[in-house]
Amino acid sequence: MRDYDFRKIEEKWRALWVANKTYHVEEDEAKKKFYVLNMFPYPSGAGLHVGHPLGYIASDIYARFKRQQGYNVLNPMGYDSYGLPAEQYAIQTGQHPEKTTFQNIDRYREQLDKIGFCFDWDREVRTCAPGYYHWTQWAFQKMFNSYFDTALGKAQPIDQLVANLEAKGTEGINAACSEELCFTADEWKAMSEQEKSQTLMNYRIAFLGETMVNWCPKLGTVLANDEVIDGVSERGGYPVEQKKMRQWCLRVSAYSQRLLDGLDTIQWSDSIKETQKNWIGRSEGAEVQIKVADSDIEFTIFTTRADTMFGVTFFVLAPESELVAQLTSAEQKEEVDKYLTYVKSRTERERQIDRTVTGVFSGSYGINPITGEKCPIYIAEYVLSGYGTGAIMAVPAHDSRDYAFARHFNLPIIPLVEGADVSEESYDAKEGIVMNSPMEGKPSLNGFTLNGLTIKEAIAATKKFVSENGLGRVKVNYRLRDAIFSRQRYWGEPFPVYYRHGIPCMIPEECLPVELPQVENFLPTESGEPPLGNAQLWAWDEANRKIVDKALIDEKTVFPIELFTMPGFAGSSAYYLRYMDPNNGEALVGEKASEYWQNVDLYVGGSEHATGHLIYSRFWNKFLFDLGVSKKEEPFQKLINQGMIQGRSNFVYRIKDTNTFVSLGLKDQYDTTPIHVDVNIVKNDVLDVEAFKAWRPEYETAEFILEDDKYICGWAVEKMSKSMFNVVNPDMIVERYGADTLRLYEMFLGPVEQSKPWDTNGIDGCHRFLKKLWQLFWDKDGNLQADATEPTADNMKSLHKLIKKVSADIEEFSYNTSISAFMVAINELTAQKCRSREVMTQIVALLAPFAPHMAEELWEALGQEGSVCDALWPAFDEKYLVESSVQLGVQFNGKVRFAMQFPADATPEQMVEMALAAPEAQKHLEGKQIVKTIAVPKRIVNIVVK
RNA sequence: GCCGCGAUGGUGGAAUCGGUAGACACGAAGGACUUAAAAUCCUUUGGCCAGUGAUGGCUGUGCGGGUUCAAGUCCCGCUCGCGGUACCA
Repeated sequence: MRDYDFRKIEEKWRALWVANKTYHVEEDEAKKKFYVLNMFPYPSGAGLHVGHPLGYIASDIYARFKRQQGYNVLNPMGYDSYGLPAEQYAIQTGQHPEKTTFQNIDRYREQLDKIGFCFDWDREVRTCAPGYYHWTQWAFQKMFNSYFDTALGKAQPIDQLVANLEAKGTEGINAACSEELCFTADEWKAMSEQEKSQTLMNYRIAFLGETMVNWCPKLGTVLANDEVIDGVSERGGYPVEQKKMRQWCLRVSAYSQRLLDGLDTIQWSDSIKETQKNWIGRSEGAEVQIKVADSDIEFTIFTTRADTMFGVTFFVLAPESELVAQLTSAEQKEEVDKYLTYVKSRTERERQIDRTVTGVFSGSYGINPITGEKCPIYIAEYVLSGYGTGAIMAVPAHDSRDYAFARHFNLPIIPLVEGADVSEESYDAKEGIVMNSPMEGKPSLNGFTLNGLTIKEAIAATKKFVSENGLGRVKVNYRLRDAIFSRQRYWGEPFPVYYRHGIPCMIPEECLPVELPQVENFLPTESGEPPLGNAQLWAWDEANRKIVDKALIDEKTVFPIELFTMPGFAGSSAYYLRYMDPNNGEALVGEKASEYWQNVDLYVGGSEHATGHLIYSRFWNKFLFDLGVSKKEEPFQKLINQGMIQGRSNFVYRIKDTNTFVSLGLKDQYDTTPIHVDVNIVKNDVLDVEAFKAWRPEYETAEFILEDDKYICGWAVEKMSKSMFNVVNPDMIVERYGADTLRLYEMFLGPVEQSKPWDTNGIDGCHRFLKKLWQLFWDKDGNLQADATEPTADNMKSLHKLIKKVSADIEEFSYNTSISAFMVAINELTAQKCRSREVMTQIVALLAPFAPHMAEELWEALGQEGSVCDALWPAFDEKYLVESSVQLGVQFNGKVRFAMQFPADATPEQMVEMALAAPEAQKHLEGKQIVKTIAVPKRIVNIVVK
């Protein structure tokens, strides 16, 4: 008997893998590539808990499986070490973020190393390393120097646009922009440097814009839309307010359509695709010009329901709209001002919670271009400035928000759909036949009518009419906003930008990276003064092309450098490209490496990044694709979202006002308070009473009311967190059971994509399985018991059943079922007393992705050359599974009554005949008539009787 | 509100094309070995009923209907839970 000494085995192979560079990977033209990637972690101070490695284990198994299939597998790892989480931790612990970040990285690495991953650590990237963020800055400069050509549908050099402006002004320009501009070449040439710079910002993909931002005073920075949840910050849950600020932005919106189209080309879950589709929010509609009565002013509204133009009874402007000032009449001014003050006083959160109808009449009237009718123009906060044109036509009969507004202000409601009852609520559905369009006897431009059409036909007809008659145009709107790209924080990539007389200029490419300067005080400020303002060495000497002391700023050759830093998503947007060629000093990624690795074949990470990282990354990659740097338009071909591992908390029940604790089964007899107890002193819900007394001083004198001499704890599934005392540390599991057991158990818990609670109790099963597997290989004297005996038919059947199952399951990330199949196979082979070296060798090859340490040890014991990582994946052969007979259930009237053997090749007719002849069948046939018989080979026989 | 996903024993979860529901594992109960513990092994384990027993019968996949020879699986209508999103016109 040789004991399964997992500590010795795992330590041995960890060292050998490092020494032999087993997981080092190079481009190899002779082999097909496969790129597996995990979302890299931000190293938090708490270290890893047992939930973090779940995705890494899943992808590691897949990577090893692909390698054994002969692929050249890239499976790198790194750290997302810039950004808010790292900085918040530093602030909380009062240490410099650089120090804590490096400590945390070391801790992560130590923990990761114990789990047996096949990462190629030579390719590690850290977003806070200058050699890495060099290329983040570089990409930013490329975006600054590009615009998005809407005719070509791709990014182009800004110089081309400038050339066009020099020659023809804005004529013939197809560029994504913040607002439509129109000027001539002469006007362009007449502009000052400042004005030109300002004008180009309207087109650049990375641009400085004066926009409404989510300002979080507590965090002291602005936040992107996806970093704000329910009106509070995602990090820390602090209030967020809307504020107009000058910020760097990325014109992500220019890529809306490509981001949408790309979703059809990648293998992601429906739910994530759906989330992204909603976030991009494409809506097809029309923009219509509205003339204001007794004025030259015109404004534009956006609608997706062009068919309802005959039902317009008022117009509404967003309070933030620039039109508000122009359209407010003298008589209404006081009331409008009062309303605007009220709107400004409300925070984003108040607006979300309190949806009571508010608004004010502007004093002006808009003219419905089709009916010629005058309708009042209101100002109301239910219309958003950021979407569409910030102005709408209101059709209360067919829009619930307009309906509520009309009821509140007593405005007319005109139904436009036959049979629609609008006395109580609006009819919003897009189904039905149009009427009242126009109403009998009412005028309509050129006799235009929609009556009798279905709504869908009416929408199309109106769009056509509107564009043909110059009333407006067909327009597609997207909800996707440009990303706000600057943060008033210290711990992030500095912008490679300086300001010459207020004009932003790029620090020359060959001077990159611009390194983050050291500062004493890195704390953010509520007023929004960036911490980089504290950096002394932070000015750009244009003549000498270097960073100098800011005391030298003279606005002639020495200028101030940008004080903002980049947001967390900057560094994580293109890191997968850097892994391909991590040490390249000349480029983000070399041509050869980029050509070879292409893009990520399998990406594993949490679904919480659906509207953040996964959108930004796709955008960033599309931009780099336009530049020719990235070779595939989509960065992540297949995406697997691992579920969250929740905690399983334990409770003890203290009788109120005492120090006596009562066991779960008896607690209802007392008035008790549940108290969280550390899950590490509870086994199978039984409390270790002595450990509990030692846990906290106040429990030292605790008394217990037991049942069956045991204290049974209650339990609940909660988030895994320190405060619930339900955190389980992977180091502890590795120490007690070994890394192979941890890997197996994490996968055995359930489907990778599903969230499930961690319960250490079940781990014994996986550990026992590994022990059994180990024992299969050794006799009682500790000698290998694999010899050259011919495998029996049973051996081969067990083996090939397993090969088939495991091969198929890994491909579908159904690891829990493959491990079950493994358990069955090992039990069978043990019962068969299998000795065959051939079978044993293949079993080890199959085991390798799951339990690599043990597999290596057995592979070596079997006398095999090299690492088991390169063991060929066993080929499945159907012939070993062919059965001469098969056992099937025989049904009467759809209910299974008994089981019997059938020849595997029996025809349905033969099966029915055999089933009817069986003695067990007789009692079911007695006095009954056969109505119908059904037989499906290898499935079922069913006899219907009456 | 809208969109998406889900609900199976005491627990985690299996079940390919609609074809013997509950694989595998945990826990529990009983037993073997042991001075004892740990470890290991064996038996039972969805519920109810009948039988000394082998066994047999009924029932059973959130609820209510339907399609089908046959439904955890398909269709219709609900309930609950999770995730996303929201005055997006």
